[in-house]
Amino acid sequence: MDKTYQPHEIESFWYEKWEQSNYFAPSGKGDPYSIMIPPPNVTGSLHMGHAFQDTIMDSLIRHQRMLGKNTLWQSGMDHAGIATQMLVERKIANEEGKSRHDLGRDAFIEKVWEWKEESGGSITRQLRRMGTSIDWSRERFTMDEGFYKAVQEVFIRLYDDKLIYRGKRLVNWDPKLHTAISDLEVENKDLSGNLWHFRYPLADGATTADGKDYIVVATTRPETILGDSAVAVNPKDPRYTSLVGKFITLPLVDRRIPIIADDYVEADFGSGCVKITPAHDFNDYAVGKRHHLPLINILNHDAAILTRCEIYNSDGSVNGDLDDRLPEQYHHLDRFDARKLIISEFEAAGLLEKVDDHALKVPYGDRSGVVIEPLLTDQWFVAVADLAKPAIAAVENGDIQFVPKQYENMYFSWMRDLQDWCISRQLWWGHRIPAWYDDVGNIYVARTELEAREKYQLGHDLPLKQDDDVLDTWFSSALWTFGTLGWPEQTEDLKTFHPSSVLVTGFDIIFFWVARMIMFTLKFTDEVPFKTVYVHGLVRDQDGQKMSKSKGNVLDPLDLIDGIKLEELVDKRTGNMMQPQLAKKIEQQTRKHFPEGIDAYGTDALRFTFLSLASTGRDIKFDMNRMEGYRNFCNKLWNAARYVLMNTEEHDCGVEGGEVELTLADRWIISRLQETEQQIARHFEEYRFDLLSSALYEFVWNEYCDWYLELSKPVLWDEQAPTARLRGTRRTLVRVLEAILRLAHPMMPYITEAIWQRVAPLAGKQGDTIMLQPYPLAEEHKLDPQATADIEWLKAVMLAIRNIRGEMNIGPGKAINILLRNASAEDLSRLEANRTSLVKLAKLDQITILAEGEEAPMSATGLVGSMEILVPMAGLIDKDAELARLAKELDKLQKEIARLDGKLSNAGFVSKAPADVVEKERAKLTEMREAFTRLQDQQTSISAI
RNA sequence: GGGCGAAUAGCUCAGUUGGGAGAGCGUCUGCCUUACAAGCAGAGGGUCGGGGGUUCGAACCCCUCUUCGCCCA
Repeated sequence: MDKTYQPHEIESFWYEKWEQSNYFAPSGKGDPYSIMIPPPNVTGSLHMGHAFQDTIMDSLIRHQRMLGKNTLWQSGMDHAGIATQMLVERKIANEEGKSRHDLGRDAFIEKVWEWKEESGGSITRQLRRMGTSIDWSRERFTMDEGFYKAVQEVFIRLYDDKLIYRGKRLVNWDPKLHTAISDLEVENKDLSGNLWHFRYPLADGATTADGKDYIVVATTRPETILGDSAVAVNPKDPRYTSLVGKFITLPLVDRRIPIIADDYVEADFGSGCVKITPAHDFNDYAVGKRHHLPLINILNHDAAILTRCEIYNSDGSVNGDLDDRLPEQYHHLDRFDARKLIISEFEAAGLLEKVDDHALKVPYGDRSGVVIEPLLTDQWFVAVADLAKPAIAAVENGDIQFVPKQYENMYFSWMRDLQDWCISRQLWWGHRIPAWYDDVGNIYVARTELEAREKYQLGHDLPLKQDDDVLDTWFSSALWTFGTLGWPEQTEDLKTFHPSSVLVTGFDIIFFWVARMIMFTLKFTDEVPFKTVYVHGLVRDQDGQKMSKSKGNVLDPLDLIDGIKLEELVDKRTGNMMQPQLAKKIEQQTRKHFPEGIDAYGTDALRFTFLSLASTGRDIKFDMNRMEGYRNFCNKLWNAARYVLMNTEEHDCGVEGGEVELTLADRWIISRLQETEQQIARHFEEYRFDLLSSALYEFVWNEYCDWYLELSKPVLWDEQAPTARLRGTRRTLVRVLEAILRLAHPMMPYITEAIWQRVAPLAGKQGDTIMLQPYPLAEEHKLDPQATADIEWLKAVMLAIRNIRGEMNIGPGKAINILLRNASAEDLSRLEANRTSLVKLAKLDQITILAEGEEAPMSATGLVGSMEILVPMAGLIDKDAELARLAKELDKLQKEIARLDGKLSNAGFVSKAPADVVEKERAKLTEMREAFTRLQDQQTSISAI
C-alpha cells in the first residue's frame, strides 16, 4: 500500500468493477427498499446541491443493501421544458443564426433531442464519479415514450373527471419567452422605484369631503392605468365613504369607472385610494372578482400596448359594452415606454400630484431575466381542491412523514391555501397537451386524434387541430415515482417498489414537487409516493451565499474530487456568462478564496464532508477546511490499515482457529465497537448524518487509532508474549478494522472497498465486494463495561503523565520514573492489568508504589481519582514551573468547589432535586476537596525547598 | 404587514425528558517516537445575541427586544 492515501487510483477502478458486476441492481431478495432520484435537468450539470443529495441517497441505499434489503435506486432526468428549450434556442442562434421559428416545431424538437443525447451523459458521468450505486439499467427520462403514456393517461383521466379545465386566467407571463411560467420560476427582487400619485377626476360633479373634484390614486405601475376598471377605498375610511358608488372619469381613455369599497385596501397606504386593474395584477384580479368588475387587458404577448383592449366580464364572457379603443400614441408601445408617456401626459394635464420614492418587489423571470407580467391568457388548469384533501390527510395520519418534522407545517400551510394550478406552457419542448379543437373551439381530449374522433363520435371530415401547448414540467414530475415503474400497467416493479421508501429533497421544492407528487400519486395509485420525506438544507458558499453562476461562486463537485488549478477555475467561472460585466469581480473573488486553486480531495472525502454537514438546519455552508479535515481522515484510515496489514499479513490471525487470549484493550475496543454500531444504527434511523459521521470519525480516530493501535504495539512487540495473546490481538486488529470498513462503506465506498479487499481474508471474510457484505450490527453480549472503565483509568493515568511531560517540557524520548501514592486496591489491580502498556506508551523507566507514610522525593503531581502520580523533579523539573502548574490546577479546582458548594448549600436544591443528582454532586465535591488538599500539600512542600 | 428559521470558541457547527458547555478547523508549545507531518503529545480559548420570567437548577421552557436569513402578502 502507498504511504499516503491516493484516491484517484482506487476510484475509477472500483466503480467500473461494481457496475460491470451488476451489484447496483435489486437483489430480488429481502424486503423492498427504493429511492427515486429527484431528476436533475437533462441539459444541466451536477452542482453541489445534487452532489450533497446524491451522497445522502447513496449512503441510505448502500446501508439498506447491506442490511439485506431488495434495494432499488432509480435514476433519471427531467426534460426541464423552459430551461432546455432556451438553451437549445441559444445554441442554434449562435451556431446557425436561426431561431426556432426558422426551423419549425418538428425540426427544432429534433435538435433538442440531439442536444439531450450529447449533454445527458455529463450528469450520469458525474453521478458515477460520486460513487452512486444507481441501477443504471432502469434510468428514465420524463420524455420517454413510456413515461409520456403515463402523462397522457393522467391528463385524460383528470379531464374526464372534470379536474382539469381550460380557461382565461391571470398567469405569470414571460414576455420574452412568450409563455406562462410557474411561481417557482419567478424571482421577486427588492428594488427601489417610485410611487406616482395621480389625480383621477370625479365624474358627475361629485366632490370629496374637502371639496376637491378629484381623488388621488397612488401606483407603482402607471402604464396599467389604461386597464383600470375601478378605484377602491377601504369601507371604514371616513374620508371616502360618501364617494363609494360614485364614478371616476379615467383620463386618456375617458372611461367611466366606479369607486368601490373593499377591505383589501389599506387606508394608510398612499392616499387610501387604489386603482383596480383586474387584468394586470393578481390582487386586483381578486378584487375584480368580488365586485364583478370587467377585466380590461391592454397588453399583447410582448407586453406592449394593444391597439384595442380586450374586455371580458368577470364571468369570462366577452364584454361588448365598453369602449375598447386605446389612444393612438400608445399603440404598440412597450410597457416601460408607455409608463413614461403616461406620466408625462398626466403631468402635462396637471394630474400628477407627486412622486415618492418607494421600495417595491418586482417579479423577474429567473430564466429570461425580464420583468414578469401578470397577463390574462387561455390556459389549462388543474382544480386542486379535491386532490389536496387526501394529500393533507396522508401527512396528518402519518402515512407520510417529514424529517425534520417541522416541514410538515410548511406543507400544511401551503396545502390549505391552494390555488388552481396552471399546467400549460407555450413552449415546444415538453409533453404536448392531448387536446384537439374544432373550428368553433370545442375541446376533445384523447390520446390521439383518431381516438378523439371515436371517443366523441366526430365525423371524419371535421377538421381538428391539436393544442400547441405543452404541459408544465412539474406536471410530469408529479408522476415520477409511479410513472417510472411502468404505470398505468400494473407491473411487478410497481407492486414491489412502490411506494418508494424515502424521498430526499430540498425544502425549496416542497410545494412545487413534493406536494404535487403526493396529490397525483394518491389519486392514481391509492398509494403514497413515499413513506418518508427527508428534507435537507441548501448548499451555500463559505459566506452563506447561494451558489449561482451569476454570483460566480459555484463549485463543481468534480473539481473538489480531482482538484483544479486556479487559472482553470477562473476560466470556468467567468466563461460563457449571461452577464459578462460581472467577470472581473468574480475573477477577483475566486483568486482571493482559492489562491492555490483547489486540491484533489477524492470522492470519499467529499462525501464524508457532505454527510457531516447534513444537520437539521436550512443552510449548509460548504467549508473547504472541513473537507481537508475529512481527507485527512481518509488518510488516517488508510494508514491504520497499513499498520494492521503490516502486523497481520503472513501471521496467524486466528482464522484457522486455535486458542485465543483477549487482552483488556481487545475487550475494550470490541465493546466500543458495539456502542458505535448502536449509535450509527440510531443515526441512520433518524437521518442524522452529521451525528453519524462524527460518531464514526470519533471511533476510528480517537479510539481505534489513538488508543487501540497504540495499545496493540506493546503486545505485538513483546517477544515473550504467548501465541494465544498474539493471535487474539491480531484477530482483534483485523476484525475491528474489517467491521469499521463495513460500517463506513455507505459513506465512503471507495476507500473502504480498496482496503477491505486486503483485510477481509485476514478476518475470515469471503466475498467479491464489501458492498454486498452484511452491515455490522451491535451484539450486546460483547459490551464490556468493566474493560471500558479499566481503559478509562489507563487513559487518565496517561493523560496525567503526558500533561506533566508537556508542561514541563520533558521530551517524549526521555524515559522517566513515576511513583504512585495513595493507590487503592483497584488502582493496583488496574496497574497490573495495564503495566506493560503503561510503561511502553508513557515511556516509563520504573513504577514505584509508595506505602502509606513512605517518604517521596520532590515531585510534580498528577491526580487520577485519589491516586497521586508523582514524577520526581530531580534534574528534570523546574521548581517554579511546577508551582505555576499546581497553582493553575488549584485555581480550577477552587472554582469548581465553590460552584458545587453553593449548589449543595442551597436548601432548595437538596430537598427538591432528585436524590441521585444530589448524591452525584456530593461525591464530586468530596473528590474535588480531596484533590484540592493533595495538591495544596504538594504546593506547600515544594515551596519549602 | 403575516409566517418560519437562525444567533453557542477566531471560523464552520453539534448539544437528545432542564442537572458537570462539546467537535472539527484555526491558534500557541514541544516532537521527523519503526501506520500516518494529510502526523503525534500537550495547552489556551465561550456573559450560549440582550433583557425579563418559570424552576432548587435554563444554552434548552415562556415572554420581550435586537440582528440576520427564507417564504408569503
